[in-house]
Amino acid sequence: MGKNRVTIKDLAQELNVSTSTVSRALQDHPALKLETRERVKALAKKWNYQPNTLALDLLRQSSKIIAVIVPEITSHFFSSTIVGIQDVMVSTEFNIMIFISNESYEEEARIIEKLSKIQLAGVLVAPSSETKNFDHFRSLQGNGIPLVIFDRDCEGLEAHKVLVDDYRGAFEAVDYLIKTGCKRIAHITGFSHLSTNSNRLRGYIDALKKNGLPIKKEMIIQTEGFNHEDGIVPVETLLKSNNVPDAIFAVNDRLAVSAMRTAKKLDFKIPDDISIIGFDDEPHSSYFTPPLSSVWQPVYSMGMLSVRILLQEIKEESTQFRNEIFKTELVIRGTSRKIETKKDFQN
Amino acid sequence: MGKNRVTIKDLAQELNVSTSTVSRALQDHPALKLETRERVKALAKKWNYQPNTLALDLLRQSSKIIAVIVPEITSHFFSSTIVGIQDVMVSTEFNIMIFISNESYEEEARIIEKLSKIQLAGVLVAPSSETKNFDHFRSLQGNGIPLVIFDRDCEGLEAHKVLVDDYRGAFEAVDYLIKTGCKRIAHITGFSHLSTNSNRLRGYIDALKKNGLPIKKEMIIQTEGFNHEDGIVPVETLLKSNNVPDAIFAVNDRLAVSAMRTAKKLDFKIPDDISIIGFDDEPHSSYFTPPLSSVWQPVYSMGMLSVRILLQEIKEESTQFRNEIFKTELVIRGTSRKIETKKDFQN
DNA sequence: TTATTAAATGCAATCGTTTGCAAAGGATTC
DNA sequence: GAATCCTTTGCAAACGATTGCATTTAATAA
Repeated sequence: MGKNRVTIKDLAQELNVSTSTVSRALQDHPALKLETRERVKALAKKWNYQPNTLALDLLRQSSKIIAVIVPEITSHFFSSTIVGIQDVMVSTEFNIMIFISNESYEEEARIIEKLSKIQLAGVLVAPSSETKNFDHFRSLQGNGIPLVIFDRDCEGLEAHKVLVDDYRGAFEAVDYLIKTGCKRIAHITGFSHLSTNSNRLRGYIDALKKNGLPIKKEMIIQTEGFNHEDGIVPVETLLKSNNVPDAIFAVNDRLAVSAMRTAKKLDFKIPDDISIIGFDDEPHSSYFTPPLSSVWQPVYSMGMLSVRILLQEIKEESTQFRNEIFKTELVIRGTSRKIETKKDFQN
Repeated sequence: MGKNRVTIKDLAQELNVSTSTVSRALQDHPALKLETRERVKALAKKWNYQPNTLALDLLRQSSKIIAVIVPEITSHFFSSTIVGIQDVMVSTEFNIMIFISNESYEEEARIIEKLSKIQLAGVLVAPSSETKNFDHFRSLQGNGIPLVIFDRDCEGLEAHKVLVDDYRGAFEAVDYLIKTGCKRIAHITGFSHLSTNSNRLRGYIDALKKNGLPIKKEMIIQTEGFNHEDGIVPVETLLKSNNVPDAIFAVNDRLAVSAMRTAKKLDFKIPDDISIIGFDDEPHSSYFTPPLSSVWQPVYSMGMLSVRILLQEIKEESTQFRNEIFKTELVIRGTSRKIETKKDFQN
């Protein structure tokens, strides 16, 4: 590969100078005669000299590579984050390497193990849903590799974190449902140790509390994953029980869509019989019938900020860990009713 | 970063041997006394020695990095391809670097320019929709960097290619529509120089021809992009014209959904008044009402094969370029009618 | 005892670049 | 003419590993 790449030596030989001179000339070192600098630069350009990154990296003991570990990549959420990250990267000398943990702690640990063999500039990670132990992250930090955690919190881990205000997002959604007259609101949630899930659950509960509604265990249904399929049976069971809700707040859009579908199948009218609100606001959500109401998250910005913080940390080791929290936005579409009177906004 | 990493020198010093001995011991070189090998390996393990990739890469003049360039990453199509690629990678010593061209030729060229400064093992690329000139790919090849093109063909470029039989996929879809009784089938297409588009268009035309149906210009509508929004106006215009189709075959799912939505808005019954078939079979397509019929592509497998071919090429330069073509599969759901009689299958 | 051979290890170059320090050369000063 | 001082350039080490060849050491044969 690149067999006949031009090296600094080739240039030196041709110009009858030492490699040091060439190196300095290319850096415009003031100690060099202007004419020498020009001569070297001219030839370098003519011969299309490209410095060898590998050699430089070895010298500096660090590559210009940032690893990004995400639980998955096929959802809009993480793919958009990556776009945000990448969009910041293009204008830098850094590049990103992508790793997918598949929501598996084991895989995540394996990836980090693999990473520790490579010389990296930094690591960006959205922990897997199984991750409860953070020693692998700590070991990374112990090796002096800058780390930023995003989307999912790791409670107890000291690190830069870029998160979303899931609590607030959930609270607002449920509060909205109540304002439209819903009284029996169910919540579809997932693994409870995942910060995003538990925070949304807390938001749900607090919104009920604030409005004086009872919190019922049977209205909180746990799923085994994040996908459409994971929601079907639990929702069907719920809707066929004698505990029929008049609204469902789902922990993400996929489960919301799953709920929507089940509700339709069982002849519920949406949003008249049952309101539905999701979380994530995936782009195609607005194309369902009716269009899905959802909680939008600034994924793109989150990706951008995460990598900016990481780059900052790489440049100059900071003493203080940053903890950034993005605001969500409730997007009301067709699966939820409108708030009837202006008065309801008060209180 | 990794300040106190253990090097081969540290081991050598501690054991009072030369670095060559350590190096050989770790490789189980037979010239070394067994006892020496054991001693070295034991200390290496004890001290958690990790070979320095950068040093090795410099020596070998090539990193273990494969660059993947995709037009975008938020669609199911490309994100799944990346999963396929990544799933092959995990068991190798290679890693992938992701680059997004944003469907822009300029950006793609810029990325390749950037890549040429890095020492890479190989490149995997799905060309942007704007790419008509392939000199940047050729220059890469000229530098001896193995290259595999996937999904979108580059006619005239000599390279390994992994594609999908878009022609056949489109042909089957349209042929199916005709078999269900549709006679005025419209096609929503995109940029004509993109192989996937032009091949699907050809499939559409040939299916009409084969069935003795007229090819009408006004039934072939061109869009300016791949997204929902790009389809709305053209479809609305078509459906309001006095040239109303009884079926629409869209070049991808997003445009199909867009067509679906417009049709519904204009009170067309799907599939009774109008059938719709998409292309890609994105996972949420089955969650629309009615569920979208579509042409499924083996994206995951395509990713896997592409990278396998690349790895093969990296290992041993082959003389022959491979040209692999995957078969699609027509998935019939609710937006198209069923074939009425068994007889229609004949002919 | 000496020569010969085999086994085990070390030396030093190499990959491409940077950079502290030394040195050469020319000009200036006394 | 010698001492001094810039200006400009080169030497060589360093980054961490590998590897062909030389060398040491020990063992065997003559």
